[in-house]
Amino acid sequence: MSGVKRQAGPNRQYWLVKSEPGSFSFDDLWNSPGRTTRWDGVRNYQARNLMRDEMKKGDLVFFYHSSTDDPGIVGIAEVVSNAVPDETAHDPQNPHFDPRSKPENPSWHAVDIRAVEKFPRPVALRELRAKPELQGMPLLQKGSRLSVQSVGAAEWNAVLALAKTPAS
DNA sequence: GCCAACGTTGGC
DNA sequence: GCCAACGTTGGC
Repeated sequence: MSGVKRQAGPNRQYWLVKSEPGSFSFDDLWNSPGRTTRWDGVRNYQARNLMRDEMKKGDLVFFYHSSTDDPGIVGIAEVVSNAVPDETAHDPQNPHFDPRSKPENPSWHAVDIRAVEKFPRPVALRELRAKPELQGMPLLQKGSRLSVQSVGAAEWNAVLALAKTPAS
């Protein structure tokens, strides 16, 4: 094992991933083998670039539920592997099949994530919108659809503080 | 390179 | 269900 696991500190980066709970919820991740799944099927270049080039083992990830009655952040996951080729792109039976991606030169990549903490309560989108210090989050920008986003350390801590405080 | 058409996302 | 905003495609 040559890789040195990234520790908490200045090197650790923070992220947010979106998922529709009707398709794959945080509880689904929690109940997965090893509480781990491959975050495959992403077919957006900006999100792909973040996963392939920026997300590193040891980074932490907010898990956001979208397209639901109560959208919001529901828990935390950890990146447990750097990006690997997304093999779902090479499977004609897979809904995310992409005939332009070739196994010898894959177009798409994915990291593995593991659930580490379910929030005491979900932090609703409307609560995030109400926090002045969070207004820079890509999630809150009008028309933002990016399914993998960077989160700043200050934003990370502000969301954590919300999660530990009873809903107002 | 332009840009209209299309399919998708996702809050409301 | 509505629809604004976005990313991608493909004709030109």
